[in-house]
Amino acid sequence: MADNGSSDSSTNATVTPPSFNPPEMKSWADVADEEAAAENQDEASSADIKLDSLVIDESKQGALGLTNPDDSTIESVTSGDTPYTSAKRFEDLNLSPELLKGLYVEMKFEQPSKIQAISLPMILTPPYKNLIAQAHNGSGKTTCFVLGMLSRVDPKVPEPQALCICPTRELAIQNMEVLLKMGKFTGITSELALPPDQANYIPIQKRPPITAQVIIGTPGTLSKWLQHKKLGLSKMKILVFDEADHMLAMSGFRDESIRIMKAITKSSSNCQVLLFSATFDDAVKAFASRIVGEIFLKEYNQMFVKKEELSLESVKQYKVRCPDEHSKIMVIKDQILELGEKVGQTIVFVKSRNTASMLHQALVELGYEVTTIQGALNIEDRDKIIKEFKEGLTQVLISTDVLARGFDQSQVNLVINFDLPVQYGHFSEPDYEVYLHRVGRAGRFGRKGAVFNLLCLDSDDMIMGKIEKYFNSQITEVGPWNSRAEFEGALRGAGLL
DNA sequence: AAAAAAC
Repeated sequence: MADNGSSDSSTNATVTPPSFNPPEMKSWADVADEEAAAENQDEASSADIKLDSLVIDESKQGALGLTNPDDSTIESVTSGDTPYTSAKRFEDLNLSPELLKGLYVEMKFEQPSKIQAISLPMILTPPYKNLIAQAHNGSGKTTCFVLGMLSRVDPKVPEPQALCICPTRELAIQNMEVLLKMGKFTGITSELALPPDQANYIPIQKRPPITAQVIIGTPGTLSKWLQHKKLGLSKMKILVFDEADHMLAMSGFRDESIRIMKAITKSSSNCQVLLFSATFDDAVKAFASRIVGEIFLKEYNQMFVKKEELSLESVKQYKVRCPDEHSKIMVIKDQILELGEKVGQTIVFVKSRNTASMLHQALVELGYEVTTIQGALNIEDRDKIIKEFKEGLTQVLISTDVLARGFDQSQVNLVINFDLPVQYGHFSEPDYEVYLHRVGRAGRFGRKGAVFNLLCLDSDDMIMGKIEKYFNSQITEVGPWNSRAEFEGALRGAGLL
């Protein structure tokens, strides 16, 4: 990728946003369609973007004023002439004393992680360029953008100045918890933009305009607030997309995200945008770069990780061949539930809400205590189940992909793929991004962990094979499926027993 | 043979 010999890649790492005049008088749907069409065009003739040729390797970072010898897997590209120096200590970042206190006292951080060291100077140095940032699961991305939001907000201005958009309710709440903790001494105000539970319901018309300085929420509620003119955007200084690849993917939240982006650029001319995720497939990467360049008409910096280097080394991946669907349930019962308690908490991922209910019921009938979360539950139940799991009151959580991304619980050491993640409409194709995100629920911040992929059909074997090849990751077979000793060995091999 | 997210 970095060593493709492209003539200008080593000396000139400038990214020039393609010029673009946004169509003004069209509906959002029209605009989104045009963008989709334009993207297809890009794929046909990608000569004008050439992202890959612009990605430089570590040995060349020094020339850009960016050095981090420890970091062998994050490649960064800076645009323009702004020099950035990797931050070895939080003191290097010109943060307020209140914010530093939050980092050290509340968060108990000692020094920036790799992605923080590289990305924070890019985020916090004027002229506050936009940033597309990829980094490993559990490597501290949340700290980057929460710190970014807290340090860019002016505590004296009682208006919304920072906005963070997330794909799920759970992720928004989790990010808010980090913000409250880190910003404890700053006096900065914040509010969640989420559908309220019954107890807190107030009709939108009766709500006063939002004055909180940092807003974190999901696209639906944010759109609703904007529609009812309850959320002013004129003072917005920083816009963050968490799980940005999903927020900009065609099958994700693309239209909503673009609508909000455009609303912000319309009323706030100089808003910085940050896109964070552990995954950016090539199509989304190109689209994200184009969108940031076109909508925000500003230079942007980027940092990416090669997909072969994205797997977490501390998390051991296994596969288990099961003779039929029922034996998959027996593996959960006889191996995972029996052994899992010794190694921490477990998340069992399933493909659908129906499978979640089926598995839940089967295990409860066998006398086990498990909880289940999926999007069809009511808000009160969702919040309660997450709260119990985060407090360690429950050991095993069955989940759809609602928790695949971002969910941060350090005690989760075991992830089970009861069903492998596949692409909707292409059921023989793995969803590589979802796979990687699920794996990333274990092994937070370098902790040890294990993943068991339960295979049953021939197609499962094929999908597993593709995943191994794509990430160049070693997935060891554990078997036979009903051998306790084999599972114990696997957990020992992962460093968990 | 899907999940997420607004009424």
